[in-house]
Amino acid sequence: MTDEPLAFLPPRHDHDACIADALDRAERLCADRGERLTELRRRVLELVWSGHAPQGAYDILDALGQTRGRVAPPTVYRALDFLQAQGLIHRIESLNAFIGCPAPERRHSGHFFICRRCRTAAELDARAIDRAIDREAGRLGFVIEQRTVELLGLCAPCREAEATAAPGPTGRA
Amino acid sequence: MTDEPLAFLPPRHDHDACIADALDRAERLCADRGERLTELRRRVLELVWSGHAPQGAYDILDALGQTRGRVAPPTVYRALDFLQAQGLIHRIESLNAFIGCPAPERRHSGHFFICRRCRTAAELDARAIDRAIDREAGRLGFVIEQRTVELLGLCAPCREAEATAAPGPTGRA
DNA sequence: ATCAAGAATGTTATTTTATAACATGCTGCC
DNA sequence: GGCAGCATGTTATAAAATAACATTCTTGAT
Ligand SMILES: [Zn+2]
Ligand SMILES: [Zn+2]
Ligand SMILES: [Zn+2]
Ligand SMILES: [Zn+2]
Repeated sequence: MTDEPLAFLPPRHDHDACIADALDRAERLCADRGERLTELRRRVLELVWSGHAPQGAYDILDALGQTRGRVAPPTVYRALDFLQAQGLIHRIESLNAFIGCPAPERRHSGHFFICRRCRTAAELDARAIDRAIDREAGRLGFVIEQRTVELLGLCAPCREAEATAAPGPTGRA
Repeated sequence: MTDEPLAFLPPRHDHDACIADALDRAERLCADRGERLTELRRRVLELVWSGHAPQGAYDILDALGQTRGRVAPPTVYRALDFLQAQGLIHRIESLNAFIGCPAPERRHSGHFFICRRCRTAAELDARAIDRAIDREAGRLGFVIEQRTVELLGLCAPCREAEATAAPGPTGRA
């Protein structure tokens, strides 16, 4: 198993390898499950993986439109629904957008750290967060069916970049 | 200070008291801050507090339309923006809806447990969850600016109700 | 090969959610 | 009273998602 790190990747990595790996694993995963990763679904998955930033449905729709002739929203949404059902992508609720899952083999809901500056999103597998949530749910007698944990802010490189650009606390206008 | 419990309330409680309390505190809080809780904003807050279920912007718009003549979306969205800026309401990203905050005096982002059956949402102040998230953020060097923690599922009463209605695992079709 | 059933995609229209841009009105200060 | 700033009204549009129905593709049975 490839075991992608589930964290922020260096900004200049071999992203073609990310895409190829994601598509390969999707193929295998769907084959194993007897699901059909059609040309369209595969292409939509590829577009979701075009970067490590969440992609809006209409971004994907536009990109699809480049290669295929005019595409209508349901085409994209149905593909996204399928990919989500298979755990190949996650929906980022606070952005109305979708991002590829680096670990689709095991069903889970991720914890997303999303940089508002470079728009990179990192999916973490932080058991401690889920445990803390589960403990509260237990106290309430609440049965969790769907988790949404999304943290927006600044990643380390972008924090430094902003610190450099903006005047520090000692700086005077 | 009233110290509302920040959890699921009994289904049949004195909700008029909830509303009155929320409005009173909002008045005081805005007065203290030199902000203007206008008639419109007050009314929108009241409508958000019409229950313990998150309300959509257009639900509120429709309700407003009952008393005042035709109201346009910006009217409602602007009021919601203000209330959110003052911490009087929270936005539930996964539902595109808004809910009153039971503890607006201290700025925070809540943890929401939302029942898909009765639509009741409970805001918890679970430090342990934030700590677990903070620890991961620290490891990443990520600076969190906005938190979204929303758990959808079944509250205890609704879980029992569904268990009764549906056939158990021993039941045969 | 033919057919039928179900799955996937195409197509058209509409709904739901949210914002842009500009006009008008209110409030407090001088 | 006039003005500055904030709040609201108004019109139009953008952005995100879905409903409903038509067509095509796949697969397996005959
Ligand atoms: Zn990559
Ligand atoms: Zn960044
Ligand atoms: Zn109440
Ligand atoms: Zn419930």
